[in-house]
Amino acid sequence: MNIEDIARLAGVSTATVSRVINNSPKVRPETAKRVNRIVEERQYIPNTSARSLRVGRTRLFALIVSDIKNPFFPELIDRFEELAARQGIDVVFTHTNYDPARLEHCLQRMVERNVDAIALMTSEIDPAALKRLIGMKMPLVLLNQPAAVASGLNTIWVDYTGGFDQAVDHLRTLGHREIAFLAGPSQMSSAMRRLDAFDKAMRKLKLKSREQLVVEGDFHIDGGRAAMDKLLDSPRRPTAVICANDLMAFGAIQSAHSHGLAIPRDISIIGFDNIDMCTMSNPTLTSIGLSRQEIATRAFDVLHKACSANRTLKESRQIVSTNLVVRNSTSKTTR
Amino acid sequence: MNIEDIARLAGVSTATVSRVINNSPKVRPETAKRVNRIVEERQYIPNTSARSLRVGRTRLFALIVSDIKNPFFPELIDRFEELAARQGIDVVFTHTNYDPARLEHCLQRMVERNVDAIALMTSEIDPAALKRLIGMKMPLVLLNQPAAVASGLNTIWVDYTGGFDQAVDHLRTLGHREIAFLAGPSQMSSAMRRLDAFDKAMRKLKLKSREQLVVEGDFHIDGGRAAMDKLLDSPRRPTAVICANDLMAFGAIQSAHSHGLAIPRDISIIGFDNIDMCTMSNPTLTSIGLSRQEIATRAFDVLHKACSANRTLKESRQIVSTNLVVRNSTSKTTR
DNA sequence: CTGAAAGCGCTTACAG
DNA sequence: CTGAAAGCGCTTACAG
Repeated sequence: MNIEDIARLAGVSTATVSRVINNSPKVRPETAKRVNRIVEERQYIPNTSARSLRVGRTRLFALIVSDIKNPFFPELIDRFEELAARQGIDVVFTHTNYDPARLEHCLQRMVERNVDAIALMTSEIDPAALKRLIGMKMPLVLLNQPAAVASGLNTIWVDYTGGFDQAVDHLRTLGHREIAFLAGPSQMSSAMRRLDAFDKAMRKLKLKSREQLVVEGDFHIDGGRAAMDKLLDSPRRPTAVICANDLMAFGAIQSAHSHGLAIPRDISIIGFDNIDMCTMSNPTLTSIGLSRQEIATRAFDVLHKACSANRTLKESRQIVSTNLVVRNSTSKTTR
Repeated sequence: MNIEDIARLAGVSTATVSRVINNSPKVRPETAKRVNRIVEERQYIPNTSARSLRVGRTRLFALIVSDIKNPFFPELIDRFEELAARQGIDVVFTHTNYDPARLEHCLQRMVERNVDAIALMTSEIDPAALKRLIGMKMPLVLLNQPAAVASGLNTIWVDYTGGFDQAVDHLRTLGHREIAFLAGPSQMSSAMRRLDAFDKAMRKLKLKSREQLVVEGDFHIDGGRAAMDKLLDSPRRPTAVICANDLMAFGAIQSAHSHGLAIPRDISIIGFDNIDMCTMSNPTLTSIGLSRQEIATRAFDVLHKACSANRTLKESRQIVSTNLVVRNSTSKTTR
C-alpha cells in the first residue's frame, strides 16, 4: 500500500495525496475529505525513508548519554523524548557507558542515520571528536563542555557555584571546618567543575580545602564506598563530606555505617544531583539539586530552533542553576 | 558528498562503490582498496534513508516502555540498546507513561518510521491495539501479555510463582499470618498477575488472603504511601505487607514510619523488582527480583531472529523466573 | 569482476 | 486547485 495505490483509489494524482497527507492548504476540502477517507480505510502509512530521502530531513534527533543506569538520566531522557514527540520528532537513543571509543562509534552511527540534530549529554568527549563534530555542521548541543564554549557551540552550562556555596555555607553554619570532598573521575569535565566549585566555595568562606581530604571516586556506589573507606581510615577524619554525586554519597553512607559511625551525629554527608532516592536512603540525603527537566527542555529547544532556523547555529549558552536541598544527613558537628 | 561523487573520484561505477561499502566479496581487492581510500579521505557516509528505501529494511528497532523513571526499565533499556548496537541496529526509544492512547500514538509513529521490529515492554496495551499490531505482520515481542500468548505472539513471560511462593513462605516461617498486599493498578496485566501469584502462594500455604488486606496502588512511591496509609488506618492491621513493586514498598516504608511503626519490628515489608535502591533504603528492602538483563536479552534475540528468519514468526514464549532476596525489612512478628 | 539502468516511495517546482 | 514528471541516494538483477 503506497501513495500510488491511494491516488488510484481516490481518483487523484500522487501529488494531491501527498498534499493532503501534509495538510497543504491548497487542496479543495472535498478532495481532501475523499483522500482522507481512503487513507483511513486502507490504513495507509507513508514511508518515512522515502520522505526523508526526498526532503533531506529525518525528523529524528539523537540523544546520547553516558549511563542510563545513573538515575540522573532517566528524567532527562523522559522529558526530552516527550518534547520531541510533541513535535513529531522521534528520538534515537544510545549510551556510551563512559567509553570515549564507544562515543565515537555512536556519533558515527547517528550521522549515518541522518539525524537532524544531536544532544550529547556526556562528559567523556575528547577534543578531536568535538572538532570532527563541528565540521559536520549539524545542530548539536552539549552538556558542560568547556571546550565547546570556546568553540562557540551550544552548551548547557550547569552553574555549580550556587549549590556548592550553599552546601559549604550550610556545613559551616553547623560548625564544620574539616570538610572532605569525594570527587568524580578526574578525566570528566563535569567532575572537575564540581571539584572546582567546591574549592571556590571553601575559599570564599575562608575554609581550608586540604589535599588529603579530596578523594577520587567513580560516580558509582561502589566507588563512593571505596573512597569513603580511604577517607575514614586516614588519621585525620573530616567531620563532613560533600560527594560529587548522590550515588557516591550512598556508597559513603554505607562505608560510614560499616565503620560504626552514625550519620549525621558522627559525620555529615551531602550528595549532588538530588535524585528521587535521596528521600529513601537511611538517613535521607541532603543533596545539591539541579533540574533535569530544565536541562532536557533547554537542550531540546536549542536543537529544535537550530533545525528550523536553517542551520544558523548561533552560539547559545544556557545556564542551569543548582540549589541545596537539606534533609537528614547533615547536622551540627560534635567535634 | 554522495555515492556518485565517490564513484567519479575513484573512477568506478556507483554499483562498485556500493559493493565495496557493503563488503561484497566479488570486488577485486585493488578496486576495493582504491574506493576505500577515497571513502576515507572524503569522509563519505552513506545515506541511510536511501538505503532503507531501496532495501526495505531500516535496521531500526523500536523499544517502547511504560515509564523510564521506574528503575525497572533503565537496565533493560541499557542492555537492549547494547545488544542492538553490536548488530549495527539502532534503537528508537519512546515511553507511554502508562497511557494507552499514547501507546497507540507511539506505535503509529514506529510503524511510520518503518522500524524492523518492536519490543513493547508495557502493560497497558489493549486488545484492539494488539489485534492491529498482529495485522502488521511486524516482528514483535511483548512483556507479560496473556492475550498475546493466546494469539501466538512472542512474549516474555515472567513466572511470578517462584518469587511469591518464596516470599510468602519466608513470612510464614517468621510467624506472619496476616499478610497484606499492595497491588498495582487493576487495569495492568502485570499487576494482576502479581496479585494472582500472591493469592496462589497464600492458598498453597493455607493462609487466608482477606480481601480487606489487598489495597490498590499506582506503582509509584506516592501511591504506595497512600495505599499503606489506608491499610494502617484500618482496624485490623496486617503484620506484613508484600508490595507489587519496590517503589510502592518505599512509599509503604514512609507511611509506616509516619505512623510511628518500626520496620521490621512492628511490620515486615517486601518489595518486588529488586532494584538497586533496595540496598539504600531504611531499612534495606527484602524484595522479589527478576533479571532485567535476561528480559532484554531474550526480547532482543527473539526480534533479531524473527527479522533474519524472513518473517517466519514462530511463537516463542520465553519464561523468566523470579527469586526472593532477603534484606532487613522482614523479621519475626511480635504479635 | 564491473557497469548501465531501473526503481524503492515520496515531495515539489512547474505548468495549467 | 490539480497533475505530470523529475529526482532524492542508494542497491541489485541483468548483461557482459
